[in-house]
Amino acid sequence: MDAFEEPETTREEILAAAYRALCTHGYAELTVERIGEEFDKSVSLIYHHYDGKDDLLVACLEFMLESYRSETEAGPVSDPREAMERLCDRLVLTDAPPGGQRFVRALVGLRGQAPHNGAYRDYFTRSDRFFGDRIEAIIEAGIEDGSFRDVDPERAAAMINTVFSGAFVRYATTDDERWIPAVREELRAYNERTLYADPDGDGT
Amino acid sequence: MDAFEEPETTREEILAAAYRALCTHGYAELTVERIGEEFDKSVSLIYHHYDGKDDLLVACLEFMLESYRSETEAGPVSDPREAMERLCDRLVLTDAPPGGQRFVRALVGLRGQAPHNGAYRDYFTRSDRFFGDRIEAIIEAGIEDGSFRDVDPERAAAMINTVFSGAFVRYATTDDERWIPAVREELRAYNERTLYADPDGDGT
DNA sequence: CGCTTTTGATTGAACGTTTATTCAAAAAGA
DNA sequence: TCTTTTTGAATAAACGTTCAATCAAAAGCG
Repeated sequence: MDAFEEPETTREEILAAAYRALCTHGYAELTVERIGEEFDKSVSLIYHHYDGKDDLLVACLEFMLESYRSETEAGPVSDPREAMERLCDRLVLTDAPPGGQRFVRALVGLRGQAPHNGAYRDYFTRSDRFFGDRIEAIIEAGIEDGSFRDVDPERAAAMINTVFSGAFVRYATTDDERWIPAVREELRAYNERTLYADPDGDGT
Repeated sequence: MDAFEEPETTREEILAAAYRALCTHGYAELTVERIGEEFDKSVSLIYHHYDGKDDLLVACLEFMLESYRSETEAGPVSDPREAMERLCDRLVLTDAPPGGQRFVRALVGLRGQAPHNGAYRDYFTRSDRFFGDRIEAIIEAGIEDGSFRDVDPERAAAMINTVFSGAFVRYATTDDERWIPAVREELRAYNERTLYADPDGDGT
């Protein structure tokens, strides 16, 4: 995550340290001390800046989401079809970035806290909604400019978003990988068959 | 889970206690002591029967999967279309059983351990494969008897299985529920459009 | 059948480690 | 000097696990 490259305040240094420790150890083996190891200054300083471990980690998630948002926000979608394809490629792991596995694993570990922790659940509710809205916006733009069929954007977006979540979880919690190309191809086919307008057709 | 209703050995009593404690407290707040509270006999007896907490919980998962397997195995699929619909209804939470939310939350909490724990990862690899195979078998049966189109069973099964995983995770880690009917409808539409054969058609 | 030995189930108490968090005080900066 | 930042040590609780001891039943044996 390049958002952590040049921390400008101590608070940001701590976020970056938390991110690094998270990727190195995964959530379950993440201790405040290990975060401290990735951090120049002392462990107890963390408590001066954040209320505690969970508070810090939620802040870290939030920071990442915010970075992604500002990295990728480009106002109106100019080429919906390409936007959809890029998003699918990015989120169904066609081109896993280096160290991506570690990150996805950590993320899923964090998500595993959400069932019994309201703060995490709030975050993932928001982040799910964020990605859902992104997908929906692409579909709406596609319908508008005629490159997509006249589907229900909310419905299709919900489906695609669910596929994303599922792919992440399976990727992080499974030693199997045979399903990955299958899902990728099938999702592509789904887009072709139900989202993209027939080039020669009437949209039915 | 009715499989735990009549435990016949001490080992099974312990599994049942673990299941109850899991549903009551969720994974993250699950301690061996709390399992003991759901169990007639003493805490340390657990260690006589299982190697430790994780060993017990994996055994518990395995027991549940095995129960599901024997509950539902019905040899060859007689009505593929109905089988697919029942599976989707069951796994995309149309009819959430009472207490189902608690159980799904616990399950997702456990799944969150898999990224950094080989035993859990092994289990979820196997269980994913189990459900994948089930779905694939239904599709194959449908193609065979002409009620489904001639799709690639592995590809379609991978997609549907990923939707299931995603739905579980979103259900357990989110306070939003608007997406649920949307996914349900869209999955149904996916089945209609790409799996089921045209009643009047030639399968293209 | 009686007697002894062995085995497995069961218990309660205790141990030792890990971990998040706090706090008083030093250092730095304005 | 007053405020903010930073530190190292201390705290206190939680938790998984171990262990020595008890007990009942089964097995072996004469």
